[in-house]
Amino acid sequence: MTELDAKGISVLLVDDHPIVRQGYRRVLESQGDLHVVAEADNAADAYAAFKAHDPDVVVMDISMPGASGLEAIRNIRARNPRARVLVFTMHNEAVLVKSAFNAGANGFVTKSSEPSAVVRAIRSVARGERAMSDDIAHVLAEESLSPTGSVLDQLGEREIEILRQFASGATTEQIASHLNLSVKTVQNYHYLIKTKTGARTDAQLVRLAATCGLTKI
Amino acid sequence: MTELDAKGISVLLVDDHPIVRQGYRRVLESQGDLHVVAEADNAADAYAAFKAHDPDVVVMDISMPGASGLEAIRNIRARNPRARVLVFTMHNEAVLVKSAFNAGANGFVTKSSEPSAVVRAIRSVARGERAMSDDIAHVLAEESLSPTGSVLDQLGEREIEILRQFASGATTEQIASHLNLSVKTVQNYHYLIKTKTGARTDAQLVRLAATCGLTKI
DNA sequence: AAGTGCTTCGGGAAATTTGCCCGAATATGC
DNA sequence: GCATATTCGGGCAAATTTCCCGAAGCACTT
Repeated sequence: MTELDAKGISVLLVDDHPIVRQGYRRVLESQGDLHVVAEADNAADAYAAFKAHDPDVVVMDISMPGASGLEAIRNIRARNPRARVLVFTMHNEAVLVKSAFNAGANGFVTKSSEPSAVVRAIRSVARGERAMSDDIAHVLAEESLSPTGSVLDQLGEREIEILRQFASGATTEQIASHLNLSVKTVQNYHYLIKTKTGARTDAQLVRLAATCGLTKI
Repeated sequence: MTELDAKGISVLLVDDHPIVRQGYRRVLESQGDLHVVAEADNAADAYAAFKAHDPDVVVMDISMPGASGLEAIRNIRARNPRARVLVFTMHNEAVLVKSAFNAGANGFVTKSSEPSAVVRAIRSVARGERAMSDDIAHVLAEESLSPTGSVLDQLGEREIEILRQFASGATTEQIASHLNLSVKTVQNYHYLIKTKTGARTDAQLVRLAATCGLTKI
């Protein structure tokens, strides 16, 4: 392994878009020390390719059709704890970032990042360090200022129930009727939930509820 | 222009992800006859770059933060009807494809396409032909066969675009700014969309947009 | 037993949005 | 040329949201 490191860093590329993979490959290969030893376009193939090639770093987009990229990360880290996984995606939601790190990711950079920053991140995780792009750091920093973990942890039981019903399409009157509350109280909860979660619009609230599994769409 | 064509095809790359742009650039440049003369990461810059470089083909992702890519297509085609625009995005919803062609796009390929297919599409639109990737053709074919009108069929293009942005979490002010409309107009559209679709709450609107594939959650 | 903190429940008032009317400019179709 | 659909916004009353506030019930601590 140390010999391999001396010769460079082997990379497994995982992304569901062929041309994006090809783009990565060219960018990374042009660095000299980075070698793409395999590619995959889904979570299952990613794990198979990892077992076959045992790369130093897995660079993967976790928003792929089919199985979850997070599951792939867990599998990879479970098989070889010395494996390094750098998540590379367009999403920048705090919950997703935390999920990725909890799943065992070593780094998280967004596709908005400069290629140089991505390359730097690959070298960082290869050295065993944690890496993340500036925008991700900002998102997490903001999040950390609210003393809670998951977005839902900061909500009380009543608030969660109201959020669930609201995100499922219920009107304020219906919720009030269901829970035997005054319309005014439901409105107040609605507002409270928005401020607590930081959602600016009802649409963001629905998306939040959906990503937290509170409601299915 | 014929001389230029003989020497190759000049391309303006528009995508909000730097590394993706760099990837395209390398893939296209490796073809020999394709030359990336400029890049842009948003709709406004795209139009400016088009005016400055007058490229043969504009390859653009229409899902960018800020102003609509569709608007950029309209502007570009309005300025120079001989311009060719190839939309290159990860979305594959029939409505979006139709909107793009109505806006003046000459081609539409998804990022799931093989790089070779993308290159072929660029050459096609450069020759003035219409181009689309196989998956897009299938989506449109399916659409034309299904007698059941989607809920979205009763909405105009503008309404769909506003619904998409709204369901994606944009505020009324942001949408108005993106599309250069007055806040009042966006509010009116919002109301119109609700009545046309029968949605009673914003949450139902978001769910509708999601089930129609207008937005991902 | 009193204090602290949290959740739950609502009132009040200003700001904003909704709901629904309208007219006008511009395609688009026949 | 005429009808029709789409796009764009003004106006205005009604409704809702926003943001403040207090209070009651509970659990947990010292």
